Amino acid sequence: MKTKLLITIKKNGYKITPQRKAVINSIAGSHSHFTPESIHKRVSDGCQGIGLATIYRTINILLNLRLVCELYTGGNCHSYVVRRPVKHHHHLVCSRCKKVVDFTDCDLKDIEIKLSKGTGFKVDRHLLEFIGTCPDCQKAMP
Amino acid sequence: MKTKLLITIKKNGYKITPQRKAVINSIAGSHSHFTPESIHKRVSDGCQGIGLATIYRTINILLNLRLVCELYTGGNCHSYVVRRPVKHHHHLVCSRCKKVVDFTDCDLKDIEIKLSKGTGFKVDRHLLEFIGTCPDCQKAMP
DNA sequence: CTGACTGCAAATAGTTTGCATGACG
DNA sequence: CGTCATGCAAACTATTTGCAGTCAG
Repeated sequence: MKTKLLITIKKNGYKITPQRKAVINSIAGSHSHFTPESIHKRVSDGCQGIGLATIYRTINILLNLRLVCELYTGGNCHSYVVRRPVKHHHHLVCSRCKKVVDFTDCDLKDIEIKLSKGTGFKVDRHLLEFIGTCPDCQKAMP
Repeated sequence: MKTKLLITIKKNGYKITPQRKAVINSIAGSHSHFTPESIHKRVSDGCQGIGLATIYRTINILLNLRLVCELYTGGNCHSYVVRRPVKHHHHLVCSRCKKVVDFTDCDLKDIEIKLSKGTGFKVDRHLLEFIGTCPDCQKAMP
């Protein structure tokens, strides 16, 4: 099955290789975050290992095409999630299983305006993430 | 002059050493972010270099005592700012000069409640940062 | 005095890069 | 077939750790 990700990659002049397919298969459809390391492990389980460098290069392509976005609350940097086809959105992350839910109904315009007036800053963008526990993990908790 | 930071460190059983004084002097009073690297450079200019390892260790102490907090929008991770004595607050960061302004009037409770209801998540905390250009840099811009 | 702290260097972790080989289109 | 992509190893960068000597309290 051809995922949207593959199609977009191809459309942008990148070649479809088994390695890129493998990486994309391992992240598409998942709502969890991933890291270069975690992809490498998952992908290497299946077949006979693909190089870590290739995974880094693939992730970079996905980032440039804005097909994935970075998470900031994953502890160390460089956690990513597949970007759902939504323009502006934020993330709600489960701190236990790392499941990620997107949401769009953030209303920060008021705060932004207030801040601009108060500080004289020209506000360009913002970063908003919520961290919590998802329903499944709440049940599974001790 | 004894900064509040030094007093707190001492109160928590850590010794006051010239190195720790130097690190704290270089960050106290500044509203800009800093990195281990930037401290090292500033501190080494003055006297004859203190080890990078010591700076890392000092920053860790400050983090544990919650005297500084991490920034997420500083490009690479591991930018910090001195925590002003404010309980819950967020940051407005100038993307040009890295000046940081704190603000407290964020009203995310509504969003949090809406999210909880919509997703079943138990929301623990959130991460909010604004990125923009400060008044000085706006003037200095081309 | 004595435990805590420092500097150094080595160790570790994460990421990037150069280059020869291989394969997509 | 000509690029572009891959794998490997080496190069980097950032951070941590072990250890012997030093210093604050």
